[in-house]
Amino acid sequence: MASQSDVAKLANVSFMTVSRVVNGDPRVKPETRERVQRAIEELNYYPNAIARALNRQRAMTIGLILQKLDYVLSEPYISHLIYHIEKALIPHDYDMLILSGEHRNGRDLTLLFKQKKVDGVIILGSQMDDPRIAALSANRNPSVLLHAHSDLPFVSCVDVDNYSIIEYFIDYLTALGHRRIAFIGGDSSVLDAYQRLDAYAACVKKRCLPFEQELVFRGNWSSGSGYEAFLHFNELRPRPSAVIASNDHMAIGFLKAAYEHQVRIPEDISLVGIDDIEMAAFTTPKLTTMRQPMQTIASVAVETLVGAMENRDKPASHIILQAEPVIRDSCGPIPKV
Amino acid sequence: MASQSDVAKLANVSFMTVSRVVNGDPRVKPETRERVQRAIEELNYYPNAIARALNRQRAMTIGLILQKLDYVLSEPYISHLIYHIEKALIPHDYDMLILSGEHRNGRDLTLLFKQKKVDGVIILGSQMDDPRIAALSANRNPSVLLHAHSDLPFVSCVDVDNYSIIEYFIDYLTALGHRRIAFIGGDSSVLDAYQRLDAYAACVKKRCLPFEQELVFRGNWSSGSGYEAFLHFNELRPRPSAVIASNDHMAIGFLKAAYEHQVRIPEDISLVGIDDIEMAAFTTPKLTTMRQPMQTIASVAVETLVGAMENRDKPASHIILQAEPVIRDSCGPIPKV
DNA sequence: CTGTTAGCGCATTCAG
DNA sequence: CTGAATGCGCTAACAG
Repeated sequence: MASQSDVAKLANVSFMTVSRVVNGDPRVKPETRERVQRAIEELNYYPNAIARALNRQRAMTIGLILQKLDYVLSEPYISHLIYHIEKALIPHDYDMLILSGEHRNGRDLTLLFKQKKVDGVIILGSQMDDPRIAALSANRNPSVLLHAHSDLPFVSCVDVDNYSIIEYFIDYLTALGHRRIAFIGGDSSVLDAYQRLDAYAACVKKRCLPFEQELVFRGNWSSGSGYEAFLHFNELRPRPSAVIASNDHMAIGFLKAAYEHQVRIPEDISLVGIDDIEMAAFTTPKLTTMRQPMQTIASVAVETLVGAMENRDKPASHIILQAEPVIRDSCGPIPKV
Repeated sequence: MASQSDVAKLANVSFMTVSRVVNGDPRVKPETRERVQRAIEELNYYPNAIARALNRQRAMTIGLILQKLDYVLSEPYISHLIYHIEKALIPHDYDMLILSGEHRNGRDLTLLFKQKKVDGVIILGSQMDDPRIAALSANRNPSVLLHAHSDLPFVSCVDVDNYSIIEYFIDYLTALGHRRIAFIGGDSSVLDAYQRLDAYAACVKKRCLPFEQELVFRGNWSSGSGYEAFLHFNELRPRPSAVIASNDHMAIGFLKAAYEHQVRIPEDISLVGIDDIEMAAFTTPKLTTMRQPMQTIASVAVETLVGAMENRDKPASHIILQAEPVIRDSCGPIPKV
């Protein structure tokens, strides 16, 4: 495998000149540059990323931490988000390591930095009050939380405005006449899930709608838990006339259960989801939901992280993006009893 | 950030001794070892993975190449497979870079090796006759193809026995009385899709079942294409009485379309999928399918790759695993007309 | 059992 | 404009 010295010999220059050519240093005589270029091509030379990383003290790699790899990866929303993250990293020339939060280095994320494996991390779906996040901040390791929040000084966050999402739907559903509005929460250890639930409670109270424990079902983001939510709500008397699911996946599970139990959506129960995953447009009825600005979330997260990696002392930024309602066919006026 | 020399100073030894302690070299006096250990902990020292990689000429990183990141990642089957791959890598202490086949280095995968970024790659869903694969073999870059096949000397493959899968279903369906058995193919540029189609054609001919162009719908693995497949088959006269979908995702799309068009499964049409994704147990009716030995596929792929990385001259191995039928409720006897 | 020397491939610094 | 020296942090090979 050819190194700079090999190229240098062939081109009759010092390896330093080769280095300059490779890095586009302008102060190389065009003639020399061309000679070097030819040697590079002839030897099929490519810079050794590891040697470069050692020298520059930058791995040019970021870590994408997923708490529960198996589970989280199968969320269509997450997988698309990852796609956009990877894409956004390319112009910055960073690579992306996928790490399961539970597995390797499950205890201490700062290890990744101490070992110099990554220059920064993006964390998806972190638990609330995860002590590992605090450790990252304490070490000033560039970190961005996605769909989560933290007040730590060196941990940035990118999230959607969960309060507005819920508020929008509460308004929308009350405008249709609904008052008994139920809620399916996500995995409650995750902040996003918590915020949505919190927003639900706040909005419901603010509008003096019935707020009861049994109107809240604690799911875990999976369609299976949406299915169970239906079973639970279907037993209530009076039954809720509308349901807000914390993500589309659960809404789809709910839809399925409703179908199996001959409960019509939206005639009997109105239903909304959050995310606008691809499948939301293909359910029966088509799902009314809230489109997350995935691509923006991904690019903002990457830009924020790159900024933090290039300037370690930059204080954390907290960016809240707005979601956009997508009204389809899963909501209707409150049924006349 | 502490280095070996820092530790060495504190422990009053040479950095070489520190290196030995870190690497568990037995020939260090226990007393000295302990002193070094304490210094390591006091300074919170961790070996620099990059320096180590440069020296050992091994990045301890593999690349997972996904042809179409956005699309492929959202396949539940794939995301679980990735989970298992990550898990299988941990005991070997390798990290995993996720790379989109289309993006970065889209043209030349050997670049990843020339740059020393990875020691090996696992390629998921490669196109058939992808020239990049040939280049990998020519350079003897350790590579494993998953759900694909190649006869190249230095490219190993791990796949399921597609022929047996199809044959099983053909037998199963003919035993139920079906003769007009239709087929929904996957993205035909992918070898797995091609093999399944090929197996379908071979089995159908062998059993003298009707084989017509219109009984084959070329999908692309997505549930949307399964939906379209239904639309297509539903127009045929006579309509096929059974359908084999090349994956569960398409089968689910088919199911949905059938429901919307008041065609009953399995009363009117029998349907089978392949993969046994989680959702297959939750559809209405529950989907009869073929369970892929995901975990085995992942671990075999990892072991194969690790073997190839540790012995570059090892010839490629071609491993074919068997899938296991999961009979649920989506098939029935041929309807009496 | 421990230390010295050398070098992995590159880029920064300073000379020419 | 180009080259020589130096070091990033670590380990392999050889000395002691």
